[in-house]
Amino acid sequence: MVLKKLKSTSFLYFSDEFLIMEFKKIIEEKSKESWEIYIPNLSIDCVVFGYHNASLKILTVKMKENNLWALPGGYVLKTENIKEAANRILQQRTGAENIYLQQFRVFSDLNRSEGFFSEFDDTIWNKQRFLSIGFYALVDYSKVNLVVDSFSDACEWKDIEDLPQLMMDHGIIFEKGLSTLRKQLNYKPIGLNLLPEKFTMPELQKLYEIILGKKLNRGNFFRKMLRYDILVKLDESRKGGAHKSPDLYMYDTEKYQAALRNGLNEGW
Amino acid sequence: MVLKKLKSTSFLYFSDEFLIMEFKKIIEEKSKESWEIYIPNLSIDCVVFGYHNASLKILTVKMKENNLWALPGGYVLKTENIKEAANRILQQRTGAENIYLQQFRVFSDLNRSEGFFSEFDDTIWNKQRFLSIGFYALVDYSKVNLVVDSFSDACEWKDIEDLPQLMMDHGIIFEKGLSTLRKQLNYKPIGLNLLPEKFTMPELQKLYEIILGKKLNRGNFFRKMLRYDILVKLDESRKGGAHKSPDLYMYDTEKYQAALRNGLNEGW
DNA sequence: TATTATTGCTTCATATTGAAGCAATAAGTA
DNA sequence: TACTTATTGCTTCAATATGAAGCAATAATA
Repeated sequence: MVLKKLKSTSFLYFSDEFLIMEFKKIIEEKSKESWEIYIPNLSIDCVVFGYHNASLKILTVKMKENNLWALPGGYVLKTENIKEAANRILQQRTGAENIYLQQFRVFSDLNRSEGFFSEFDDTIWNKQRFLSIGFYALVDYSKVNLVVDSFSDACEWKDIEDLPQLMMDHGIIFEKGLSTLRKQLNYKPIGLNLLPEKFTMPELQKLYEIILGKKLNRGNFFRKMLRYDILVKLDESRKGGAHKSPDLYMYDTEKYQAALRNGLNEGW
Repeated sequence: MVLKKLKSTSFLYFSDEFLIMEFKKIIEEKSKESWEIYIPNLSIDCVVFGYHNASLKILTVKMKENNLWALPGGYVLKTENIKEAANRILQQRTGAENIYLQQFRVFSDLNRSEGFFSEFDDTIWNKQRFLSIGFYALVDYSKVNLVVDSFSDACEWKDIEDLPQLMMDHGIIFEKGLSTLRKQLNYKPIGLNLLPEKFTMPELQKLYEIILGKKLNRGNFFRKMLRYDILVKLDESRKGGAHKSPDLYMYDTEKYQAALRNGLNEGW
């Protein structure tokens, strides 16, 4: 309800000066409301991974206040837990349902924020110290419809190999999110939320290679992947490309979920 | 400073009724102060592991308010980051320096707290909703001097095989801390903070077995551990026990730290 | 129909793991 | 003092997993 009101306000068109006044008023009003509905001093930032054109992307948002790129984020309502909060934030942003979410770390350095909103009163919500809970999310790129809200000018997928400078410590949050994802590749399956329902072995391998940032041996990948016993080979193959048509697979959802719970490699 | 004042107050001896009055006053005063110095709605709970007599223990605290056992915890000062907070909390509790600390998860369910402090006003600090950051800590059991503070009656090591009922969701926090530690055993070395400086191979194996909750093959453990190349074999052995004296080892601190950073098993 | 790059899957050498066992040893015991 | 015993250090052998390479099948294109 509240978001809608603000969203519509932000679409008004006036002279620059008036726009600035308007923006200030929005911030101040929004601030008052934030103090009422959110847990103070706590934010959520999300590293949202999507896979498209054989490259890994993350969602970024361009902030109005400072014209910098940021990770999509928000706050925790007084009436929800943090996973619900992350879900709500991302659903508003992407429209996607069924987002795979994993919290990975709290970022709490005293100098995380960078003195934005200096023209505002110290009591304004946005000027508070925020400790941020980092989530990473895996979403189906094709099912996402990006939404721009009242704080942001733009919302775009960026290739992780070609990221713009991110504001505050969002670069660090991204790095930590990616490295967590990488580690989890060693004992959890991945792909159910990143790939389309049907996919080929080379496509799956490419996903692994991009996350890990290195080439893998084809035959060995194939063998290991099959041994995990979470794939179902379909009676179709992907036609249309040059050369031999690769077989299509999908995940055995039961076994995939079981592998998620129990882990793939014992270790000890 | 503040803590000292409270600590001394809590040692006064009066009639029961007077004591209750006194306790209420302490809580109210402490509440006012907490609102001033701490980040609201945010707490820290620590699963502090110590190793003694071939068994793994965690630190528990008995709360005055409800007579229940709890994990040691506290709040985050407005002037510190969460690791500093966890360090401060544990240093006050244990006197230990150089504590290995690892945050592992935020616990944020709406019904985490259990309606304690019902006789107090709703504005009291302790009645707020708290999201808690879980840390696990590895400490040298022999170097710890437990401290009882104004909120607690007792502070004791408890064997993880024989834990009392823990208040709120502290049982879940413990479980998650232990399972995180277990997972980390697969790609990180452990022991530098749990074992004495010099230790034997059977002692190290016992530590692994207790954390993992299962027996390991002796010869294979020996072989794998040596291949990690983080141990230094000393020219001494542990005399005094019956049977063959086991060789003493210590960690090569350089290599141990490097292994902590880089991980022990590649995976992919 | 031949060419070509890609794919499915196997093979062989090498490394790692699981299970077992043997010799050395240090107390306790005869 | 020699024997007994359980533990320890470390090796061996079989089973399994991994790394590297390669061969046959295939599908578009020439």
